[in-house]
Amino acid sequence: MREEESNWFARWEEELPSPEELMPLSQTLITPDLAIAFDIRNSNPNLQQQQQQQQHQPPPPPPPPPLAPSSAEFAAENSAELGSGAGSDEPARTLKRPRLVWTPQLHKRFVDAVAHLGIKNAVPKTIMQLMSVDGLTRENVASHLQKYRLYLKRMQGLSGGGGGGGAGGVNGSSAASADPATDHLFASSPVPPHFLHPGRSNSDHYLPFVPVAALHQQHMAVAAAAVGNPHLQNQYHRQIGHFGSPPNGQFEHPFLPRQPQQQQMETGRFSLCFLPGMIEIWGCIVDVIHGGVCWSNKLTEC
DNA sequence: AAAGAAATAT
DNA sequence: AATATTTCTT
Repeated sequence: MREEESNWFARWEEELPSPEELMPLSQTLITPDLAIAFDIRNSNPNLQQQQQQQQHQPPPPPPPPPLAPSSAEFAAENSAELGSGAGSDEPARTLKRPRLVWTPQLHKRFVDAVAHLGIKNAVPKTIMQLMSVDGLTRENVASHLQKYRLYLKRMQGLSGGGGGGGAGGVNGSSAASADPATDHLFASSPVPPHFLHPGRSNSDHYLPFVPVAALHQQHMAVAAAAVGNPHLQNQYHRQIGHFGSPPNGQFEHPFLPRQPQQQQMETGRFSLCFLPGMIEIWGCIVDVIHGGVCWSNKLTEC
């Protein structure tokens, strides 16, 4: 008797759905859009969705135009027609990602990453890792890379003049654009010269570069801002690490002369050392201050 | 598994 | 039009 009863209970209990099983079900009641609109957060470790959707949020925090590209960073269409589990617990499987929109900002990150990696290592996976944009998939990058290569190919044939599209604006003046449609995006970021002329330079690592002097005056502030800026943190938190202002008020220079993996850059007048992981924030800084035109061959313009 | 090119789909 | 996905090859 007693045994039978305990058995019954044990079975009954076993057959209860686990909390994990229940979650997705209950969450279908709250669509992603609703969750965003009302800022509903479940204990969901999934970041990409949150980040992508932040732009839809009503909070009108003064959007500092140059520093907070994040709102424009991810313009993604919400295909809210997911009748299936709209739960966000395991969206990797269940939820269909919104299609990625390659904003000029994002594309620039892409170009920077490719430039940093060098042609050899610039494969989808590594590019994706270096970009470190939450929610960005290898497929996203692969697809984009495929297109970008076609673009570069076209550019090679048609112009020896290198620069590609203008940094400040879309420059369709030259005959370089054989495919205006696709070129629009790609022209929004300057193409590093050695992309177009693979044979002429043996530099595997091509880093955006500005004089150290400029660094002191402006970059510090930007870096500090980046640390305090939630948007930037969103974008760059993985790389930023701890950029702080030391007690003496001066920026702590990234150039720690001891790491084995550091890279050293040199121009006629300046040299800098980069540690792994610093490249991102560096790229960010360059982006912000110089709008991406500050490639090494344009050093004088800095 | 990952990359890449081409074709195709949404 | 712009991305994603699929397919096939490497």
